[in-house]
Amino acid sequence: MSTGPSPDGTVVAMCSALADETRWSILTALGQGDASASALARSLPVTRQAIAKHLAVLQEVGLVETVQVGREVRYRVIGTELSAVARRLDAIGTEWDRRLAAIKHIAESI
Amino acid sequence: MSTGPSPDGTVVAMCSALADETRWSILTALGQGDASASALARSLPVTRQAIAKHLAVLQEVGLVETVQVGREVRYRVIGTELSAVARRLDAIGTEWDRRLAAIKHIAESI
DNA sequence: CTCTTGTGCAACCACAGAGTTGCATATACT
DNA sequence: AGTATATGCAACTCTGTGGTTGCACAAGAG
Repeated sequence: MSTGPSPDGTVVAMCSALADETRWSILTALGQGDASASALARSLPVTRQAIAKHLAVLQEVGLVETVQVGREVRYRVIGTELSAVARRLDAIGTEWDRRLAAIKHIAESI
Repeated sequence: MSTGPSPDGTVVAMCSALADETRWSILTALGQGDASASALARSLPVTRQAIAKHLAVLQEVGLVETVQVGREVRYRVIGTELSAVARRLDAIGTEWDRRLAAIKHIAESI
């Protein structure tokens, strides 16, 4: 039996990026369509600069990519990385439950 | 077309709990078998009190449960909640990529 | 009974980061 | 040209929290 999948820095960084309400607000807003930092600032209760910082960390973990449109920088949500991390987390959770089931099985066999 | 799945506080809390290296160390250690806070403190480079706090937040989001064994409190990893959140994240990521694919499709049709 | 070990609680410190204001710069629009 | 809007960078504040030490208490182990 393996010791199970182990998370690397990517998972922690991704979870860290997803551990903020404002960042989720930004992501869901971008889910409606690409938008610039300034545009997001108009529909969210925080400063454009704050949003810019959030977009930077989102881009860092690959949740977002930029598209130049004239003088403005549009941001676009990318699901690939999120799904990849999600599958790894699911695998970890499944592993834990398998272990737990094994323990319960042993307990019942006594 | 729906606006897509939206995260509630559970997802944020779970991600917040998973956004710490030390907490992952604890989780992987518990993946080897149940252990008390004191036992974990012996194999990790942090204080027992620090570990106790971490275990509290892990228990808060349902990643861990306690089992009384004599005078000591053993902690056990639970995968159910983690897998549940993981599936929701995967769904969100998939939705984003579907949207992106649709956009690309439109762009190519012009 | 005594000693040891496991927990719990509280105060305190230090750093990360979420958010702000302010300014400088560049690029559209009229 | 001149104005307005989008972006970038820097400094500053302030709260959250990871980590510590210290003490008090409970309950096995001898």
